[in-house]
Amino acid sequence: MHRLSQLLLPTERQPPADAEALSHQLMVRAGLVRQLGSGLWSWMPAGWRIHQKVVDIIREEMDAAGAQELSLPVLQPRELWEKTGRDQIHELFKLEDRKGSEMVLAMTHEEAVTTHVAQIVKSYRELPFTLYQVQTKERDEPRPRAGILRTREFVMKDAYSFDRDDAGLDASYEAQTAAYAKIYDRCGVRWYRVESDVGMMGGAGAHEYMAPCAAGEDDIVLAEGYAANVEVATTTPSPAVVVEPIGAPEPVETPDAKTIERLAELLGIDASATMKAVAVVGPEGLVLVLLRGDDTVQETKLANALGGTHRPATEEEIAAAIGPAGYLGPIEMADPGTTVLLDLAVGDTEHVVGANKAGVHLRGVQPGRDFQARRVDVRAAKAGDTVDGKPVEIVPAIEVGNIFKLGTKYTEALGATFLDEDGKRQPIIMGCYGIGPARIVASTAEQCGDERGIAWPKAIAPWQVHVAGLGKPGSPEAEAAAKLAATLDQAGFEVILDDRAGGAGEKLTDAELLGCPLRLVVGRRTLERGEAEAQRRRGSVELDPISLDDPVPAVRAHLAAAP
RNA sequence: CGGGGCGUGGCGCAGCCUGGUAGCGCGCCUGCUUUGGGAGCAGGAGGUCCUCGGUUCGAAUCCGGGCGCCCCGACCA
Repeated sequence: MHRLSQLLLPTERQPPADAEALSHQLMVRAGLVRQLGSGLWSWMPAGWRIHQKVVDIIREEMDAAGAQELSLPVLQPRELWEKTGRDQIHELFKLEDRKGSEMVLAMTHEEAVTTHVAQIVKSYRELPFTLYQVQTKERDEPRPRAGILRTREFVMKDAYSFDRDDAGLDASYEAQTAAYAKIYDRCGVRWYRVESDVGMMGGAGAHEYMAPCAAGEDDIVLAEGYAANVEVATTTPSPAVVVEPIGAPEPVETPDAKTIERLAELLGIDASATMKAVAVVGPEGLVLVLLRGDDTVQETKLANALGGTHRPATEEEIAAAIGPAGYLGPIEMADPGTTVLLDLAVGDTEHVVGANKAGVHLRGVQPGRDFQARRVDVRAAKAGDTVDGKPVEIVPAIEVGNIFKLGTKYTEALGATFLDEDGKRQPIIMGCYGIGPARIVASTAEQCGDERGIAWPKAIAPWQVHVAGLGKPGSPEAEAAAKLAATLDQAGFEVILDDRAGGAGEKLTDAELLGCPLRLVVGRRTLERGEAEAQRRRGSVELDPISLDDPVPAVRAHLAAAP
């Protein structure tokens, strides 16, 4: 049993001035975390209990999935990272030891774990296996934000699977997938598994686990039976409002119509009857991207279509290759050889598009007939789209985990190979699987927070039962509360007892801030009836009072019914 | 990296424009009263005003450099 009179629980009536996100405000107010520097957070005792409960759940499910826990150094020789090329990552903390040796602080542990596997594994007989660690990771984030949500130092569970072939990797990936579902469900956080961008690592597949919440940094696209990061989401746009065909391109004067809105207004047509032209410079030079007028570019999808990162073209570059900014189009470009990409959502019907002359657009322009272009999927999904006829919703979410089929990127770079049955040397096939416990805590706080505090799910609440005696220390109420707490403690419940001298309001408010699922209050009135008042924190539901003579069965029932 | 904001007691803030005794609410300590929604009275402690330099008789306040923190965007293997 823990006593509030002895617990370092620095609750605050007001949130810190610089806290914006709900989870940031509430977790500081509830005395769970304190900031030490930008992106550097300490966990106070109650907060650490929550964090460790999440870690315990992760550990149980990892073990159940057959993964083996180990520990690896956070401080590592830079040389390892040079082998994989990851020493160039800006977020990597780099430093020297006293001898001048180049070191790094690990942001993940692929290099370290793969190095050992390379040293140890010789034969296919030793495969497959999955290792994991729950350790501090360091990242020199350009912008830490939202309290505990994006920090420079954080604990991460990282698992690494090692298989002899792709089928083995698929099996390991599936085992982790199953474990992840159990972990998030057990923690009580709302989550989605979404398709994610494999990015420059070009792996065979990747999924992110996203917890929807207001402070989320990513947007996810949801429809019945569908969930994807907007960075990869492919949805069906609402039908375009087409105009009467006129058979061939024809100039139309459009002074001062440099935006789609102005253009559509001027011509009295829907934005979807126009084409939006965006000029970017990618790995292979300047490219003109055409989308439906009411769509916008999704930068990650475009980067994938271009095969590398890109930047907006300058006005000079645009003028040299295409035409005057604001009136760009695929016909009569200054350099007719300019690559033109056409988004899949643009129909093979006539559209209005820039004429590459200031103040002039062309109407009646039809893809395929009037110009040629490579079809790509680069539009951003948006509300109003559908997937298989089901309307989509786009919500902010925070990434609480990811799984990735790495393949042989690390094993080849670090020489992790094995001899197969034929005595042939093969690279080990690898997968990696990360979870950020602090983000599970923070996103749960976002999802379960209200104006009074955080209604923690019972699986990760710092304590299960919060017993508050309302009288001052030594009073009959306080004595009865202490006895109740001791009884429940002996029955195996996790109990926090408010035995402080404070007033009733203070105790009740702190109980709501801390947010344990079941609150039992012993006051003068309830004590006269031999009872403690019971309230479920989630939803502030009043429950049947607990008998002080035989409290255990009712407490067990109340807790069983709590989320 | 671009843009914006902030730094005054543990927390939240005022004071700065127009230089001259460092202030308010909450919290904290002592005593008495109070005890079902952050209580009352009385007394008290606690601040190099982020830092360094400049201007001035005098700087929290004006000027310059630096550091720190937050927010928006970019970035996020």
